[in-house]
Formats: sequence, structure tokens, C-alpha cells
Amino acid sequence: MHRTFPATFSSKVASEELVFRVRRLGVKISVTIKDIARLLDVSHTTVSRALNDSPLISEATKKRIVDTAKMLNYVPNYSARSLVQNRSYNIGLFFATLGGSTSADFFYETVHGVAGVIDQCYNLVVNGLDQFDDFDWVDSRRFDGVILVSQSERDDQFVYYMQERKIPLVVLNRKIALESLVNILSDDRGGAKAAVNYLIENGHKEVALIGGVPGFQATSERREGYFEALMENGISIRGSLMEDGDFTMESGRRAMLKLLEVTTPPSSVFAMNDEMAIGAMAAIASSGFSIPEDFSIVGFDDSRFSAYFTPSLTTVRRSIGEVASRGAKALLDLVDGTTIAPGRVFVETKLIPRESVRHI
Amino acid sequence: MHRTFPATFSSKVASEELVFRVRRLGVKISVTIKDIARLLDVSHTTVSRALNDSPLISEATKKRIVDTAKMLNYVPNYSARSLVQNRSYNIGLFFATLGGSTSADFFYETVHGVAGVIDQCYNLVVNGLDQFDDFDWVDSRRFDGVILVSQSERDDQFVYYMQERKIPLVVLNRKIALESLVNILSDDRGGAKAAVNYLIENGHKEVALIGGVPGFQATSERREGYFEALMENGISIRGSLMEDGDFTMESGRRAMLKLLEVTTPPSSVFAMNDEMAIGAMAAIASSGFSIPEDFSIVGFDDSRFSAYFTPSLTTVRRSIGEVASRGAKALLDLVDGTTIAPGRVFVETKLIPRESVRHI
DNA sequence: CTGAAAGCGCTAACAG
DNA sequence: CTGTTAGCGCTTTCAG
Repeated sequence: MHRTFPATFSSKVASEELVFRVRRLGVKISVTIKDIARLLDVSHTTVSRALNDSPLISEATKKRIVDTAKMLNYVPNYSARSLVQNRSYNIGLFFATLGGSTSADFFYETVHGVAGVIDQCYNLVVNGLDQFDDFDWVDSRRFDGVILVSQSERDDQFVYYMQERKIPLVVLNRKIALESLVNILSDDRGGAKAAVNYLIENGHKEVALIGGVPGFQATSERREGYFEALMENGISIRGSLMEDGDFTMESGRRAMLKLLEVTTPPSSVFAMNDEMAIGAMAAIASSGFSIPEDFSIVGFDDSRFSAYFTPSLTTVRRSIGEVASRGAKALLDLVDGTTIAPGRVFVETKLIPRESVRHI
Repeated sequence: MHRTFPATFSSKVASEELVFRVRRLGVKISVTIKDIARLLDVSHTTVSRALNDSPLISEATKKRIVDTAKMLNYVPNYSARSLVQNRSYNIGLFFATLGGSTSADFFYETVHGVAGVIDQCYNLVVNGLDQFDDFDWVDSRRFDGVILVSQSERDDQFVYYMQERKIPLVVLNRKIALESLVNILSDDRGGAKAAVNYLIENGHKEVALIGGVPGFQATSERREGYFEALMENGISIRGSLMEDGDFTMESGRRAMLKLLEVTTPPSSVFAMNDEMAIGAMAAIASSGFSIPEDFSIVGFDDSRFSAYFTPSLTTVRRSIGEVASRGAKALLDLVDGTTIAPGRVFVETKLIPRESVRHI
């Protein structure tokens, strides 16, 4: 082992002596700063400084210490550091729920987007708000910052809780009234409007709507977009063409089955997400109709599978990954104390025309 | 505020005095054990004991303290507790990778399965092994235990690392040679065999294979199952009917396009996961063929969308969620020091017949 | 049953 | 540039 000793070792300490000391360290489970200090005859402060790249230390000693630390596989004790620094090195990524109406694709893209930005020194802690009765476990000493993927006003309770505790918070996916907050979301209304406009441009006089979970902000925003498009094109809104879903495939299927029973069925459908669009497509097919010949359909999200359907699904792309990564970057700045302008950022949406819409 | 004081408060401390003391606490960000101790004129040791439900304390004082703590919204400082107890209260959930070949559905089901079991006192830390150059950051003081969702032998390095550090580890999704480990996975081989057998039973004389990432254990196991089924039915193996994919939809599409160019194309295809099956279905459709008339296809995983395709996809269900939750339970036992028998658990797979297979 | 004292490993004034 | 000292909030001996 002593053959690997870096040459920069203290001249005061003979190589043999050092070997002896390392030996005496024995089968210690983990090396501490004190160990290194004793080994090199310096104070533990000096070691701490070296390891934290402090400027208050000579390059020589720093190198000596850093080398030794590496050799001994020193790993800092995060609990100790956390205790004294009052930081947890935990970043929370909280979803309103981990089950049901959070679609797999959405979840995946979000976690992926955040994880790609978060630094190695942080733990990314994933959780569903609905898992717990209260928020007591969310504490400034346990989370340096939190990214909330919000769906509805029900989450406001949590937002206020966080404000109270002064825990840095970034809210994704839903407009938040608090101006002091960083708030990143996609332009749901604009996207929905574009989707419906596209159907109208393609000659559809009637556009049915399959809605998401009532109460979710994405649902109301996309409904607004739907309304706007209809109104601007002088198309009257028919209640019988609007069905509620809950963002799951099954709900899309059920909603479509109902729409098929309307006396004068629409020629086109806008589903508020791709999963419900799939469900609707399944319902249409199982009823003996075909897409886009009998029905045109547009989804929302551009889930990764939407290009692979038959027919491929026309949809609205909103980069969930970008929302997530921008949110994560903002949170990191917030945690680092970098002053960033709070406020709302809309990530653009874009219509992706594919085969599920027919021009009439 | 003093109206809400519980009646059990120390008689030694008059209500007014207590109010005064609480006042003096002022706008402290967080209440500590010491605060409570001072408030109630007991030692901080006593408070600690009460809060930890120690038997070395009278019911009366315990109640008094617990009530006060609740009233003051006391939250323990996990860093401090961790430091002294040498536990992090972090549970790691590590994937070989967070991108690419980890499908959204798989990821979602796994996280969901684990999160449903993990106790509130733990943080669930999600990570991809490929995000980092080394494993130094994975430390026994930073993770009480880790669940590894493994794909290939490349992850062995990590497994050994964990063994060395004696960090409790549960490995999911892939057979691990180490007998001392808890190892939970689905019966990939059996599932694949069932899938291929099903095609053969339905009169198919030729079954093409679309494989997963070469090197992934799921890939080789499922290939084995494919071979076994063919051999037991006296069907010869044709190399031209086997294409490699990487578990993504696009790879399934490409593989199928190649299979369509074979001189005598097969009447059926077994794709090693549902995503590739979708890709294959897209390729078949775009080439002007239809399913199941021209080609029968079976997937693997029973992803939630497979029932909603047109035609719906015959596939093999393996409960990823169950693998995950069983793994999490085992890890929790391990962390708690409960002696559990290590070893391998196979979660059963089950063929789910749907419309994508035609009987000839 | 309760309290006093020690110490976990680290960082951060404050002196030299 | 380096060392001394103190202390983060908690649990845990060890004495009463």
C-alpha cells in the first residue's frame, strides 16, 4: 500500500510512520476528518478547509490533505455537515399524487428532467402529497428546497405551509397566485386553442371535448382554450359534446362511448391528454368506426407513444421535461441564495400534426 | 393562545408564566428539545425520552411533554438525530439508468410500488447509477438501505461496492449470484416461454423475436424462454427471425421493418416488451399489413396502455409493482435489523390473451 | 423515574 | 496560512 503514497506527503512524517498510523486506524468503518488530521499532524480545521477548497490554506497542504483523503476513501458525514450548516442536502420533488391521474409518462419526464439538473451533492426525494396526513415531516431542516408539481387548488394548503416555513419552493404545472413564487408551466390554454383551431381549419364544424379531472387547473385552462377557439370561429358550444374524464385511458374510453351516443355525433374530438385520446380511439375502433375517416382526434402532451399509434396521434407537445429542468434550475438558484426574479414562466406548446385528423 | 393549553400542564408552572415563556421563545424558526425542556422545567433528556416513547418515564410527564411539543409544532432535527444514531433516514431507489431503456411505465410502477411501502420517516431518494462517475456519494451514513433496479452485469460493480460498505441492499429485476442478497424479480423466462407457446398453440409455425438491449438480463432470460418454447415444439430456430432492439418503441419499429424484408416472413412476432411491440405494430400498419390478420404479435409487461391499442395487445403480465413493493418491504426489514432469509423470489408472470393474436 | 455530562463529525469564529 | 475553541441538536451512558 505504501507504494501508492503520493510524494507530497509531509516531510515531517516519515513514510514508515505514516504506514503505521494508517494501520492503527484499523478497520474503521469510515474515515473522519479527525483521522486525517491525526495522520498528517495538522488540525482538523485545516483538513476541513482543505476538503472544502477554502482559500485560507496553502496549495501544498491542501494537496497533501486532499490526496490522503482520496487514498483513505474519505466520505464526508452529511449528517454532521447538515447539522452545523443547517442544510439537509435534500431536494424534494412532490407530486399531488403518485397514483391515478398522474400519468406514467408525465411522471417519468418530470423526474428525469429534474434529476438531470440536480447536483450530485443533493438527494432527490420523491413523494406524493397524498401519502401523508399532515406536512409535519416537511421541514426546512429536512429539505433545502422543494419542487411541487401541482394540479389543483387543493395543493395551495401545501404552498402556504411552505411559505410559512420559508422553505424555497418552485411550483410547476399550475398557475399560482402568489407573485413571490417561481412558477413554471406550459401554455395549456394556448395549446388547447391551437388543437381545436386545427380541427376547425380542417373543416370540422363540431368538436367534442373530453375533459380531465374536474378541478385540475390543466383541465380548466384547456377548456378555456377550447371555448376560445370555438367562439372565435363562431361555433356554438354544445354541452352534450363535453364529457368529463380523469386523464386515464379508461376514462377516455368511457367518455367517447357516451359521445358516440349523442344524436348528432361530432366529427372530431379534442381529448385533454394523450392517454384519454388513446382510450377514445379504442372506443371508436371497438364501435366499428375508424380514425380519421369517421372521427378526427387530437390529444395533448405528445407522450412518447403518440407517434406510434395507428393512426399516429395528432397532439400538442408541451415539454414536461423542460418545465421540470427549468424548475429545478430555478430551485437550485433559490437554494444557493442566488437572487432570481420570481414570477411565472410559460413553456410553449406546439401542435404536432399527425394522421389522426382528416381534412373535410 | 393560552386558552388552548392542555389541562395537563405542569402545576408548578402557572399558565401565565408559561405564556410568557412561549412569548420569549419569540419568532424562533424551529423549536428544539431544549426549548421544550426549559419551558416545562425538565431536562432535555427527559424531553427526548418522552418524544421517543421511552419506557423510562412516567406517563404523566410523557403526556405533558408530548402535548407541549405538538402545540409548539416541534419537529425533530433529523440531521442531529442522524448524526448521533448513525442513520440517515434515506432509502435509495437506484435505477441503472433514468433515461432511454427504462420505460416510463416501468419506472412509474416501480417508484409507485416502493413509495407505497416506505414509511413516512424515510426519504425516498431516486437516482440513476449512470448519472455519476463513481459511487463515493453512496455511503452508509447517507443511505440506510438501497433498492437497486438492475438490468445487467454492469451493475455488479455497484453491488460489490454496497457489500463492501455493508449497506443493506435489495436487488430487483435481475438475478444476482450472491446468495446472501435479497433478490426479487419476475419469471422472465417462463413468461416468454408462455408467450411463444401461445403463438404456437394458435397455429403459428414461425415466431420472430424482437429482443431487448443486448446484455440486459431480461433480454437473455426472455430469449431463453423463446428458445425453449421453440425447441419443445420442434420448431427450428432461424437467425433471420431474430432482431435486436433496445426496449424503445423506435427500436421495435426498426426491427419489425427488417423482419418484413425477410424472404419468408414469419406469421407471428414476440416482442420482449410492450413498447417494442407498439413500435412493431406501427411498422406493420405503415407497411400496409394488418394485425392480427397478417401478423400476430405478443408483447411483454402488460403496460397499462396495452389493453387500449387497436387491436389490443396480447402480452405477458409481470407485476412490476409487486416486485417493487416486496423489495421495499424486505429492505425495510433489513434496515430494521429484522432477520429475514435472503434469497431469490420470483414473482409470477401471466399471459394475458387479447386481440393481437389470430388463430390459424 | 429523572438529570448531568459527554460526544456524534463537522464548520466557523477568533486568535495567533 | 494554521490552530484553538465552541457548538449545531440530539441520544445515550452513568449517577442519582
